[in-house]
Amino acid sequence: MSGHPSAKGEDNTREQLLDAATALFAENGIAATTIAQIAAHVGVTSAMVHYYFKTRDHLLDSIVEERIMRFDTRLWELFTGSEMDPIAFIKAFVARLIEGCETMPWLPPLWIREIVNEGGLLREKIMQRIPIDRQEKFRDCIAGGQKRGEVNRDIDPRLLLMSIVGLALLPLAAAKTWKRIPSLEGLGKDDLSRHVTELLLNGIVFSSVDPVADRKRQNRKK
Amino acid sequence: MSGHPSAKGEDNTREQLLDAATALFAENGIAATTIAQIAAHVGVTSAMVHYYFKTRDHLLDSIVEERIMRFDTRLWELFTGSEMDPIAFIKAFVARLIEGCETMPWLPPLWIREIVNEGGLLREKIMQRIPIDRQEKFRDCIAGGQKRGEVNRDIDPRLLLMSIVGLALLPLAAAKTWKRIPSLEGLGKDDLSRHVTELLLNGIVFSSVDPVADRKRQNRKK
Amino acid sequence: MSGHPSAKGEDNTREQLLDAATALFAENGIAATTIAQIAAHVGVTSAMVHYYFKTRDHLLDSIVEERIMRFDTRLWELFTGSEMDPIAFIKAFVARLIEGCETMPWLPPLWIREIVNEGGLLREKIMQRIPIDRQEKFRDCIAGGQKRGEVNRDIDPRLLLMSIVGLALLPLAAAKTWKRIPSLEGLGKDDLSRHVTELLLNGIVFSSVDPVADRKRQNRKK
Amino acid sequence: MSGHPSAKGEDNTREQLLDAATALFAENGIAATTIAQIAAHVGVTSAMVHYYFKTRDHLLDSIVEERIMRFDTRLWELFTGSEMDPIAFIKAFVARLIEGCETMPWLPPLWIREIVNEGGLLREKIMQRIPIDRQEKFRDCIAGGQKRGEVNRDIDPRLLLMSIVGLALLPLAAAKTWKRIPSLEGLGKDDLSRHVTELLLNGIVFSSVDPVADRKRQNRKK
DNA sequence: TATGAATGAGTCTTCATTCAT
DNA sequence: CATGAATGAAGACTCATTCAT
Repeated sequence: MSGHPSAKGEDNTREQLLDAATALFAENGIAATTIAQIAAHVGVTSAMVHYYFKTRDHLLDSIVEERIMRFDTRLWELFTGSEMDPIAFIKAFVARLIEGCETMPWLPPLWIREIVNEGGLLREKIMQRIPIDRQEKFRDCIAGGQKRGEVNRDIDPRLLLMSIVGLALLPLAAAKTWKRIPSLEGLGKDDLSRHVTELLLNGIVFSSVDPVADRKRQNRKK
Repeated sequence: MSGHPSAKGEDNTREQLLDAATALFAENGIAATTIAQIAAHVGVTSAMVHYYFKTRDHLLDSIVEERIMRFDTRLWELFTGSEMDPIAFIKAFVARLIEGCETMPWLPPLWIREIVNEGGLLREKIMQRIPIDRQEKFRDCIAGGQKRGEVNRDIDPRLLLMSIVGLALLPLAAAKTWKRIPSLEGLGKDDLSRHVTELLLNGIVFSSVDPVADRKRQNRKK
Repeated sequence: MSGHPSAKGEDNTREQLLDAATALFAENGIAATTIAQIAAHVGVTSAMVHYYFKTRDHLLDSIVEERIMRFDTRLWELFTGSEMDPIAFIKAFVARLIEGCETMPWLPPLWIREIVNEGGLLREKIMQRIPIDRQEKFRDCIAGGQKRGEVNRDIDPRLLLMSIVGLALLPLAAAKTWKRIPSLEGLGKDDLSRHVTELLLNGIVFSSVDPVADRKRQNRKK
Repeated sequence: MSGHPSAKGEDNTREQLLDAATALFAENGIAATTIAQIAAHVGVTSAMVHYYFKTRDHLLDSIVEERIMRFDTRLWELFTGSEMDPIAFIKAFVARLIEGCETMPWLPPLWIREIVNEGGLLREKIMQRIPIDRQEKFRDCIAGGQKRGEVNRDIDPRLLLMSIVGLALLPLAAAKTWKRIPSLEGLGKDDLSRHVTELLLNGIVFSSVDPVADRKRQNRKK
């Protein structure tokens, strides 16, 4: 059993390196992380990183494929097409997104800094791997909801996805330092999830006297 | 007068270097930008950068003080204290934020990557310079609105500021590559401003049959 | 029998590695060839090369002994001593040299770059293995011919061997790239052999009116 | 005067590095010479080499252009075209070649190992810079001599240039180790020049009884 | 035999920084 | 002010070599 490197629970060096790289890239940024740091994190020499990944760029490729894209794929499994109910989808999407980030806390910083933000080092790699028409279908889904009177017509469907990412991921990307601020200490995944969903669906303006909003609120309480 | 480098109209090398540094840091990230690149952008040698800023870290300090903090100060001038009307403030804040980014397009990428995000190279420097109690006062302002029934009580006041930043700044931080996507080409500052304000205030759920919401909408059309 | 790795017809890994190493060293130079390249050429890992040769330097030793020196020994079998007929010996020597290189095309580049040329990586190893007095005997053989009036007295016996090597081996060492030049395409071993022998024996000056030269020429046509 | 780096006799660092590189490449081979060795030879750090030449490959380019090609150009100045007298040209060419190598002793090893020989690291760079038609014109010159009965018709004009290089340069490329052999100690440039010219023109076969050869010999004595 | 994993030493290259001019 | 020359420290990558299996 000890001689079986792929045995469940037994992490081989390659996998450990991938984990360390992902974590350090998320923590300090890709540009600021050296191969030697990654190696040291696992207790091997930097030559080992080259042994497994050949080059720094190949390491990035591996992270994209074996870590980030897996997350992305699982996240979008929910989305079945442009005919979906937009409100229901967004609720589920946000929930899954925030939940997923709990087991993969490296995702928010990586996604924000290295993919979304200008000059992100993974942007191109991710762009090439994301299904071209997904964004379009999502827009169509929202636009459909607007036509049917289910979705606020003053929302721009082209910007909504980015808004969701900004609302859900940015706080998580800031979380580590966040936690150092005393008054934010207690904040947890569920608080964030509730806040984001509420903001996305109903905004900050209070409207409880309104029967429609009341109905909405009741629905929301699952 | 010759000793007054910031004299109006006098575009001296130091100022140009600061501009170039800010722009390049925003574009490629601080860690990925070399002193030589900054110098080349202005047409001088990297020794000049040291002449004016002594060290790389001092250059960062100067950028924080003479660029970023100025932006931040002007942005928060609006905020007069925890007794303000939260809705009105947020509307004005978002407007000013997005407008300000038009003349200082380096702000969103810098803010997102180097300040908010984990491992940001300016985080500590900024933290030390931001008034400690500002965040608290903002939270109190929101909480006050909630008590008075003006603000949605399911919103978390501790998270709202980050939400605003995420909604307004993240799209701008992504803008340069954004623009390459054909269907997003026409998107302008005003589209973003409208979308963000609408989302923040009312969310995506459509509620036009409700007279309160109607009233709200009319108010919003300034 | 299993312990006899050089058994006839048994092309074992060790022999293949020696071949690959010799070929690659000839093609790219010893310094520019890695153990891994040699191993890959045979389809094994570089650890195998160490299994058979222990170290890079030992591999060089093996090549010298089992490849180069065998060639050298066979080449000089012709030379029976300083009393030989110099002209006849040189004719035979050149012929055998060029012929031998056809089955061992790695010899010219190796000999020129790694043995004769300054800084050659095999020079010392070869020097130690070549019979000390051979060069001297060859010189005596030539000097004898000069005394007897058979050999041009303006030739320097100390330099002649090097001249022969330069004439015969250098073109072969350059051959691979040589062949890319269109006008040299047809050039074969026999052309070279004829050219070199003719140049060595009679030089480029035409002297057909002279009866002695005529006699010489007729002799040459075998 | 001391502040004038291009003042006659005062070698600036760049020039010294070029000299050191050329010498070391000639002595040990390009592949076996490190940037640090070159720098150490001049008493600076290896970073300086990159300061002046940016990259190892650029350094090679500079050596080709500022050292080797200058030699080559001066060498071929003698050659005025295919109508030249071949015998006279070859005599002059050999003399100039061997003489030039006395002040530039790095040339023979470099030319033999890195240009002529298979896998030479400068081959491509030199090929691109040598006039395409030069070889052809030289061949025509020889062929013309053969037609006019001045040149031995059994010589192959396509191989002659390589023969000259082999005869003149190979001994020089081997010289440094050569000199360690006691019996070769006294050998000088003039011995080589005489030997090579004699061999090229008349070969090793003695033919003094022949009046034509006699006449030739007299001519040869300048 | 044969391999995969691992390493230490070394190479090229980059870059912030210094300093004399 | 401004530069060119110089450097030390560090980073990515290579490679011969070792060793347990």
